[in-house]
Amino acid sequence: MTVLSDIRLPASRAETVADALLQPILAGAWRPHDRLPSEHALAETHGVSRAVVREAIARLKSDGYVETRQGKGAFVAAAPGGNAFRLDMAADDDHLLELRMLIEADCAALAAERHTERDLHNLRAAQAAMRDAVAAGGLGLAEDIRFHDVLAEAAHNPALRRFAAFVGRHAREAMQLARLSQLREQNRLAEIEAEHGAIIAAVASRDPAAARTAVQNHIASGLRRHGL
Amino acid sequence: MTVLSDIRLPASRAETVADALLQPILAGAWRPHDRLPSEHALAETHGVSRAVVREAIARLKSDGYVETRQGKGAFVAAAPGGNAFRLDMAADDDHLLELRMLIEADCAALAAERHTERDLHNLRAAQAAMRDAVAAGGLGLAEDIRFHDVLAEAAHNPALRRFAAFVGRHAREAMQLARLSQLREQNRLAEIEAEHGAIIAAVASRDPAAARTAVQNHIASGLRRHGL
DNA sequence: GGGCTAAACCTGCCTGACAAGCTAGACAAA
DNA sequence: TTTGTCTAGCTTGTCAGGCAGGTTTAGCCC
Repeated sequence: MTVLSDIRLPASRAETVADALLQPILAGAWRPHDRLPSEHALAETHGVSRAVVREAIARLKSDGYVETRQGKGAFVAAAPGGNAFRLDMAADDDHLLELRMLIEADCAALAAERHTERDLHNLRAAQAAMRDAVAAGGLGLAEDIRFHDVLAEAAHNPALRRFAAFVGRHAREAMQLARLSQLREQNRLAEIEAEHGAIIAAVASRDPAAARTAVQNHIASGLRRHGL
Repeated sequence: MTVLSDIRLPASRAETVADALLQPILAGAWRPHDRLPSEHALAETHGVSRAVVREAIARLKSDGYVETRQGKGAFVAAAPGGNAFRLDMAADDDHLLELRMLIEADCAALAAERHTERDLHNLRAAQAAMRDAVAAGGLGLAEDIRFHDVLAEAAHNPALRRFAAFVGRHAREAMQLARLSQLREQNRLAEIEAEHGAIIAAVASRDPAAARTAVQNHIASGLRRHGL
């Protein structure tokens, strides 16, 4: 299942062309408002059909790297890449994990200020669910993800919550969650639960600084658990 | 120039189809690993050609919402939207601006801990450039953007810096920068410079908490200046 | 020179076709 | 009946050619 998704599929021709077009934009060789070669010319130089070129340009367009105007051509956007933020390219693991720690700390600090009774209830329920999952012999991975999402929800900022989920997913991938199976033997799942409890306590006491610290401690411990 | 980019272009058919396909995915009506209708069927139901459907699916693919496999079909991705983070959809302005404040505060706090002499020099140079631009009768908009980017650079986390620039651009759009022209009359550009100076001082004294506060004060003042 | 027109580009979109991967059912063999 | 093979029919990936509509440009006429 997950193994299959790790296999690097051979990039389609459209992706190949898209990357080839993206490179000079990122490198600055093609500057904003510069005109790209015509679809016909690109098809010829890359040895593909126009349909493939159009698909490649469609991808760059949706990411905000290029803009097209009928009859005029395709142009490098004024603010290249302004539509979408990606972490898959040139994202150092250390920096990614630090970004996650910052975001989650922000979530916790806001949650400490704004949480409702319902938020607290959800946090405790999420922690209980993880405890049950571990007791049942599982790793509680889904429940851990759920806990962090509930924490982000308590910050009452949907944009922040969405980004926390986005960064969290990438961070977990970077940490190679397969190694989580080691955790059980080392009996460290209790540690995680204690740290989650500390976060809940800080949030419940409406102490932003303490909540921030509790999250930093939790994620730093997580990195240590994974030997990072 | 900038006015033109404000005009809402009529969405292309490919975009229309892409949005139509995205909706049930975001709403959860189509769950991960569900199979989408075939390109032929989608073309028929939406009254477009297969090429348009392919362009729409290409966009969803690059954002990580769907995955396709030759001979099998197109499927909702295991983690929909995992490739790209977007702010243009369903992003409340208030939440967006708060997100920006959090990120920039994180940048300042890290900068306070990690900045080099060169970073400090760059910060002061950026502030001086803005002062010069204002003295020359301009608004110093580009210089302001540059100042905030230099601050993010001083945090020494490229992923964080890229995201700060991403959020900053969207936040500035949300603030309707056209209104910046009012600033000059109100002689509030001096305020901005003073606030930038406070940030530099906090960073230079290696005080993360003070740097965080200075940024929060700066951005909150900016919102006030824009009547938000 | 100034204004108009037509030709030559460009992107947006369509049609029809073939190649390659995959699936299910028919069908023959044990 | 069970097993193995094969084929027909689906899917996506790619190609070629064409038309419609917008834009530029060069040439022509006044």
